[in-house]
Amino acid sequence: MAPSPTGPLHIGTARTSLYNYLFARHVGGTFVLRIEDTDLERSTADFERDILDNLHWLGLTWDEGPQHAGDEDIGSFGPYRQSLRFDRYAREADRLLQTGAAYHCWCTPEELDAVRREQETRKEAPRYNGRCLSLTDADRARFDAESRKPVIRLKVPPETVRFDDLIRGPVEFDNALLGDFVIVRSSGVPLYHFVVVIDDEQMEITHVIRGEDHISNTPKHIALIRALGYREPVFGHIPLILNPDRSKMSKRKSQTGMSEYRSEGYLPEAMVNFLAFLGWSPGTEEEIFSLEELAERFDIGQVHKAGAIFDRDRLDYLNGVYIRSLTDADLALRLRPFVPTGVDDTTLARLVPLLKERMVRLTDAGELSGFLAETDEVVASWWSTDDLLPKGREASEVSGALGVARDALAECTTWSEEPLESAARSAADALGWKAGDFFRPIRLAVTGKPVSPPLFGSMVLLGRDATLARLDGAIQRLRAAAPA
RNA sequence: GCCCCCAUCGUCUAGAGGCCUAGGACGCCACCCUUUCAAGGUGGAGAUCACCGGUUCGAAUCCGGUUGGGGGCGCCA
Repeated sequence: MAPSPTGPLHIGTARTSLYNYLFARHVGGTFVLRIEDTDLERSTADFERDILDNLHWLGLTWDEGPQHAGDEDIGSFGPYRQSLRFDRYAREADRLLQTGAAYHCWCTPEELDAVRREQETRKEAPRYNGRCLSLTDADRARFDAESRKPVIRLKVPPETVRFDDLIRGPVEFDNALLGDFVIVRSSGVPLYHFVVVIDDEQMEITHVIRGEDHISNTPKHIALIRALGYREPVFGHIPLILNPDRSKMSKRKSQTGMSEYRSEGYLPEAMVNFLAFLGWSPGTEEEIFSLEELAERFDIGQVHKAGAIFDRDRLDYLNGVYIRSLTDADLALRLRPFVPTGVDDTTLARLVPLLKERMVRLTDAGELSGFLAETDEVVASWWSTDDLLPKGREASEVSGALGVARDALAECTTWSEEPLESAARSAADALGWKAGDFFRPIRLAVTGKPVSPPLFGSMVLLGRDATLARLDGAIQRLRAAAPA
């Protein structure tokens, strides 16, 4: 896997990494991570950190590459950051120049642009016209005198290139359409197509698994491989992850940053399971798989050819499944960053069983547990007296009922779920109210919300004093609101 | 414009010539359970397998074409 640190870890990059990981683990191979930071302008250490961190978070471990931002690499083919390998690229560029497989080109961007436009009006494939191939020594001397810096282009032989794609089968491309592409910038910094090929050879990469958007780059890479006399790896191009409109998933139309999903409370297990099934299935009706199980079952040959839309509803569903499958202790640990700091560890541990069944994302815990962390005043501000009234009930009736409830609860000698519930139910019966109607204003008064964790469990966590105080507060507000 | 790739319910997918009156899951709807919301259970709607033509006794599955969609055509990766 060769991510470029020109942005945070993208969902698509994560899925490609996952497939590389699963393939390597499945066949007992070596998973290599290389940082493609030849674009010095746009690559940053922060992006690299984000990529490595989130890959680790997903549980994808690699055998070779930089382990953490700033760390030393592991593996014997390093360095694994391209910015540290420029001397190797320069050597290979010289070699190509020497053999005549590559040449200098002094054309300016303006000149190239003009050629491109001309080709377009003639309905031809836009490609370099090879002008600098036929330069005289005098021309070269003139450019040197002007101290113009040339780029290096590969002389692409006009031949049909074939390769057998792991996923798509035989793919054919006419390299005559390619033109002589640039492999080293005028600044001397080599370009992506050139460096991947060199690194892949030197790092003894046997399988290149990448997004479908690279499929038309592959002929360029093969041309380079041949010019350099390298061994050709096996290529596999996996389908793209799509926006809802079926275009390539992009920041503009979708949420693409892995860290955003992470901070929204998605579990790495759910994300991995979800991503794995975007373009692959084990061919059975099972759908819940751990990373290990996926590695065991994964078959690169069964990967789909068509792209798949990123479906948030399905991710949510899977996340809920994984949350419910966690032990209470584990869930409490993972919930820590998502609940208000006012909720201490003991309370959190007792809260977990109440929350577990009703969470889609870890962030839901914040909403569901807010009533424990906020003051009585704040919680009271979440509702209005109208919210308290079940259909067809007057404020005076409800304040009376709340009073009955308050007294019944206050009489409980032990403040735990069962006695509280039976006290409340008997009170409802005595008044002739349906339990549901009776509980609604109590729930609002105690938790501040019409939707909350189970009512009596919530009361236990809140404690006797606060519960009764909130009930008293609600009764007073209702009395004030009710016409005398 | 040129090149490449793709095509099964709204979505993710099962499907490798007869097991398909096309299966599962998400989402949606209804009902059950129920102190709210979820979760869970049951059931339902939802796909003329993009279209046309071939091959075959038989095609979602093989072949050809059409249409539609996507990707790539940088001194980005």
